[in-house]
Amino acid sequence: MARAPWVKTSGGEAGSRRRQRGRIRIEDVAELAGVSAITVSRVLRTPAIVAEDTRRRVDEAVDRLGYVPNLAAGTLASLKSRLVAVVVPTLRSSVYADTIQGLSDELSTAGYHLMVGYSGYSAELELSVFRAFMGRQPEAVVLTGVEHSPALRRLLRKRKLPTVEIWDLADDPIDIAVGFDNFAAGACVADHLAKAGVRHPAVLGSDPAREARAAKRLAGFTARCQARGLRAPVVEPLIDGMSPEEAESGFRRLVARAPDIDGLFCLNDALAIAAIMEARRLSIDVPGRMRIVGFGDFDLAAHVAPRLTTVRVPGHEMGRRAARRLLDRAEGRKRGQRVEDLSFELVQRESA
Amino acid sequence: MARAPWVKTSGGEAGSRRRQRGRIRIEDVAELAGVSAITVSRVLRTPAIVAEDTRRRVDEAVDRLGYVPNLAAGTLASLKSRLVAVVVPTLRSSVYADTIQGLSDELSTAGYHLMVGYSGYSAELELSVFRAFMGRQPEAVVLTGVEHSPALRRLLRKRKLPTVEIWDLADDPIDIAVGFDNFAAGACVADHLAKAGVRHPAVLGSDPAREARAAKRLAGFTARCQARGLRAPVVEPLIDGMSPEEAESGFRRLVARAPDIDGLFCLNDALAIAAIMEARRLSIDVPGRMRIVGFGDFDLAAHVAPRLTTVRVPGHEMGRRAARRLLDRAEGRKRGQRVEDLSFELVQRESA
DNA sequence: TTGTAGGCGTTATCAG
DNA sequence: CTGATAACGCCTACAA
Repeated sequence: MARAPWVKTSGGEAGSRRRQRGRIRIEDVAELAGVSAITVSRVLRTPAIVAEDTRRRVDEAVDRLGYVPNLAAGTLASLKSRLVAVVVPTLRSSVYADTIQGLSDELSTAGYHLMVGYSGYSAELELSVFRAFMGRQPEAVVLTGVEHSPALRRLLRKRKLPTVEIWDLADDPIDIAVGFDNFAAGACVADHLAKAGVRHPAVLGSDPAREARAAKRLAGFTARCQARGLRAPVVEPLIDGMSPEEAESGFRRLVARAPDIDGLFCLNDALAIAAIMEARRLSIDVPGRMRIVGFGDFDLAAHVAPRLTTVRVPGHEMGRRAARRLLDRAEGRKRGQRVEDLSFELVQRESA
Repeated sequence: MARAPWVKTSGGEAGSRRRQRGRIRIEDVAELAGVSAITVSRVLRTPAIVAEDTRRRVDEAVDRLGYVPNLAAGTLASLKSRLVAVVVPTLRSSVYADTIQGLSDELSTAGYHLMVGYSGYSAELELSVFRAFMGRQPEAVVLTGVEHSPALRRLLRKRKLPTVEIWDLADDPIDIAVGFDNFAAGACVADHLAKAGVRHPAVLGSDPAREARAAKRLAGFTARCQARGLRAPVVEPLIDGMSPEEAESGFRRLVARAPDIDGLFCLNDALAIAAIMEARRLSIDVPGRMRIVGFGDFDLAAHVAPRLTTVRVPGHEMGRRAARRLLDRAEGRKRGQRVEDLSFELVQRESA
């Protein structure tokens, strides 16, 4: 057997020096089952078109060898990666985690995997994360929000990559948008507070320049307050829009600035809970002296004392819908409506 | 040019019918730069070994064409995927999100990407998620906890995949473990409560059968209570160990069962916060009549009223350390200690 | 420092 | 329904 070591061998022998020792290839399965490689491939991907008997033999060989298809090879050959790239602002917020689980639930049953990255609320970082992902040939992209670097928009449109923007509605989506109306949500909170008799509203939340969606809620809230003739809201922006730390001190500044505030809209529930707690420390009665509304309906919202009135958003559902739209597209169906507007809901509890 | 359409062409021409229209290959860059493909590859991966001038020409060509290397091809050729598979119990808990960000922070600078999946606290699901990931040829694996399906352990050891188990310490890790001592953490809480004068302790938390790490905290707590001569803890297990909903009703059951409870250990902060809130509703003074300690030091813990005494765990740090160990290994360094014990810390605030 | 040859494991294509 | 053949795009090994 004086054969050069790199000569292609058909299975169990020493094999080429590049092949990974012990890796089982489709070829090995084929040999054991007494069929060709392509038949094994068919059994794995489209069993319906393979004869019953052949299929059984192949399945058995697969089991016996513990064969796992090499998807890198598959991707290369088929130009299909079965990979979806997702970029969210942060993983630390449970709201995006829900959306990711929604995406994953729906996509994994269809055999797709998720690559998840985070942008830290920066369009630049988003672009660079995305660039890094591109090399893996994702078949679709999910982005958060509708504000992106122009370079990214161009890239996506040029490549015609199916793209879903979630958590917001776009006038002119890159491709598809699945979200809800943040402006309307803000307005809805203003309505609720106004009806409850609030005259001097305030807002505690993220820096509008950093978080576009929170800024829209703020804008909707402010506009509606004005329309209803309330005093213009006192706004206390925070650097980190999710930090209870900042919410606590921000709340104190707010009361110092305008002691007559009788209604507070917190741009998310983490802030709202922190505010309720600080109100208690300052002996400000909620909702007696001040009504407080949050946003997001986090798990704890229903359980703090007083229970938090807040806006419930379809986090998980957005993920599922986005996934569905992508799968429809992958299966060649047409795009349908470009913007899908899911609904939010004001959940009235005790705090307002 | 009566050339068959599938003849390999060198770039701009019609090309084979399988090639994706408009995709730019390394070959195209090479042609534009007037070098060979392998030189382009070197410029991208090991610029140091390429002549200054050549490098510049190649970089320019890359920019001009907007070339993005196809990592599926790279993976296939090099047998290196630059992919790390991570499985956590759930994405909904911020504690694992921290760890994932820690992993990602460290690995992404080294050019690795993360595939993240979740097991829902089930060893079976963990295995199936992992199986799905295997096809992408991950170079390393990160698992949560030390309880895994035997099939998974076998698989990992056989393939010699670098594996880190996080969030717990193992007697016999599959490969490497980076975590902290959950048993000791529970004991530490018992010490704290005992020193504060607690005599009738209780525990609120997840079903020990479902969550091994929480079960260890419980075991440590119970053992230490006994050692210190306290009454055996009254335990109220919850089905979903992260649910404030269940915590609220569980707390009520607890007080009904044993009205003289004067110290409560909640197996995580979400439960602890819910318990504090329910205590307020029941007019049970915390810490006056009952001391409450949480676990995890969630963002809100420091801001509820009363501020929550809890155990801080190194979530982000575990991710970073795990990543470092993996990178060390990838760079051929030896494994070092098999079990790395990071420290936790009891943070005393107002609730106990 | 750069290039040539050929393989990595799979699937598209077309023929039987 | 099954198989032979040739890509897919890049990188390792070796040569120059």
